[in-house]
Amino acid sequence: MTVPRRTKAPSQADVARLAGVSQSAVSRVISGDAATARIPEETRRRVFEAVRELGYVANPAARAMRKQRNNLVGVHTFERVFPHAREDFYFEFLLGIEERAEEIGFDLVLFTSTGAGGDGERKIYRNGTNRLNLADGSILLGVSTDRGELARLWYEGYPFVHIGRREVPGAEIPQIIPDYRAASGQIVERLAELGHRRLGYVREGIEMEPYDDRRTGYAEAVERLGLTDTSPGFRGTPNLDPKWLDEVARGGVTAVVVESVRLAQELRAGLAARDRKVPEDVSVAVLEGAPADLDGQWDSLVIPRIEIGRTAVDWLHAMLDDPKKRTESLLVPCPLIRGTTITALR
Amino acid sequence: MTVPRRTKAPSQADVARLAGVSQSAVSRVISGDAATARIPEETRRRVFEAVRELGYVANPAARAMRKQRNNLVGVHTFERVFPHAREDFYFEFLLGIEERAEEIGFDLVLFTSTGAGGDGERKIYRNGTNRLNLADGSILLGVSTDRGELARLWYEGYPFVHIGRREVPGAEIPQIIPDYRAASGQIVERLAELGHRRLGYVREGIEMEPYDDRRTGYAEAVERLGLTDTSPGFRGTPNLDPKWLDEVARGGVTAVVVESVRLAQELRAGLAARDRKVPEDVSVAVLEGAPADLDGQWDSLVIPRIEIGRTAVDWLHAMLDDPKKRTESLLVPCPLIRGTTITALR
DNA sequence: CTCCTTTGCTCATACGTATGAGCAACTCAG
DNA sequence: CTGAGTTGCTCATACGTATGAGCAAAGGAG
Repeated sequence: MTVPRRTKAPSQADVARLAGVSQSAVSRVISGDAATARIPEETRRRVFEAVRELGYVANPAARAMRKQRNNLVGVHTFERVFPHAREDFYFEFLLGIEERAEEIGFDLVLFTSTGAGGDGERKIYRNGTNRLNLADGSILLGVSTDRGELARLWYEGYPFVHIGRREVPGAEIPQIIPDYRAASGQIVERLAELGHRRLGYVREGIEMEPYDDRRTGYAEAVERLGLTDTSPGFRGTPNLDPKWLDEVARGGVTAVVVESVRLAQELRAGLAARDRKVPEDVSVAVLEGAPADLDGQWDSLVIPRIEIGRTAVDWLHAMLDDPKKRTESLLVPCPLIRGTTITALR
Repeated sequence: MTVPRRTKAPSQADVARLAGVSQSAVSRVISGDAATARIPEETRRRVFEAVRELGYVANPAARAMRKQRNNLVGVHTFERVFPHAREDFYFEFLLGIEERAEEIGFDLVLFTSTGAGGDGERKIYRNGTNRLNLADGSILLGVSTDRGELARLWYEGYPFVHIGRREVPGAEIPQIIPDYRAASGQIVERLAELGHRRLGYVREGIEMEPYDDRRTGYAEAVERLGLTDTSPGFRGTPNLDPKWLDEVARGGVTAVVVESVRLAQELRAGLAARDRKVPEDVSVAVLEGAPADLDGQWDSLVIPRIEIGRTAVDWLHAMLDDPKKRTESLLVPCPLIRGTTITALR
């Protein structure tokens, strides 16, 4: 009871044969060019009939070769996707990418190409070939992005966007970036509205591009609003300086902006040791996504990962039609979360 | 400081021109066919020189077209992947699929095709066309698999495997299935080794293919080892029958095999109400993945999801080269977990 | 100086799709 | 009943790569 089964995917030529027309007619019908090509309803029907019967679907390789469109969005991560999906890093980006791709009728290619070593680190270029070319354009993401490869990719003119900030000298990489600068500014504005005049800033020890944005946004807002920044940590030593904490406890600073939850917790502990409470004595805001904990919700910002994923798809989509866009980056607003760690100045 | 960017990637023809040879010579040098093709070292050097100078990379679309292979594995889920990835259903399968695909140099296409309704339910065939054809072959998974679509896909000869059991009349769907039958048999064997002679089986109310395998495995082993099955639930009423529980409590049954954790918990409660303890008075084994809880670890089996994902890729890979394999299914062994709910008969 | 073998390539073609150019048949105005 | 315009297609070709077939030149045997 084995049914005869085909062994090779049908081509337009097969469809054409069945429908009794030429291959080019089939192409025109399928690609919707029928109007310009003056194909009457009846012929179209026959062609679609044959398509259905044979289960024809366009060969992406051939289409990519001839056209410059596959309706495929590539996703390249510089590490494996799924082991990390659990942690929130890739997961929500992919969620947004999948959602939006589905909406605009694109499928997703997950590039899994590895480098030579089995260390899980991935490369775009493997023995000289760039597999991304199969997709119309790609979304790249990852913490360990290889800048050399990015530069080469950009130079070759391949359409792609990078999720997250990544500066590469000599190339203008299109990036989708959370607008930390604006968000930081807004937090300062809110503090100013609540009467705070003397602020502090606590920064992380490591240097990464996204922190620059936060610092710039903070500094600009402080300047613009005529406030005073009194933190040695801002331009000097990174972490929490005991002497400065003493000053905060004395009331020399009424609101502190910190770069991470970890630092915020340290700050709270340091103040508690000096008999000061958050937010009664000092308001605190956090410049990253800060989940609620036992002590309540930090006033903080949200990294809109899903939205970023969706935006990346749209941005890439726009780039495909307009090569001029291939050097433009995009900022995605970061919503603020109202928490319980900021109050009005007494 | 904008660098001049190429619009078009260089082809083998460009390389050939620069190296002063023909396109086919370039192809042979690059594809390593040079030995057979008798190209001397000097010419090869010139070609590679030109390749370097132009930054040539092979066009994967063209290569795929010529080779009739895209090196793409499709993944189609009948529901959205990512929202579900969190829950363990898809997640570990995908993990295995990605791992293995990476190892054998295949990329993944995630099909995002939706059906008509925006209800998140997905279809393979959209307005009559089969989008899967884009990939060389596909792995299908999902709880709400549409049997009609499976049958059609199979009939069309498209290479695919289904993860999990799914019987479709008239089609021999290649499936990757956890070997519940063998695992159930092994559990019975273990009980027999520990001295148990009178067993019971508690089954779920719903009927699904995977349960058939468990029941068969149990029944076969009981028969083979000359044991006695005394459960009304096995062929009669599904759940836990109070009268039968009384009999178990009386000692008429010393070991019980149940289909789910939920039933195992009910069983334990029912026995506790009759002053009997697990495993002191009655041994209990569970025929599904049963995480450890406060009361310890169930003797149970593991559904090797990662391994299944990996196997699915390999199986599909083999099918691509050998069409005869397109009707064969594969069993993946289920390891047993030693827990604290089985002991030797006193 | 023949004839044969080996070397070092080139030629031609196929893969499946998209598209500019063009052709035959028909319609309709004059 | 002629000429122009429209309709409904087909023809031919290009895209970039891989590969079987084949050809010219060089080298060697006799």
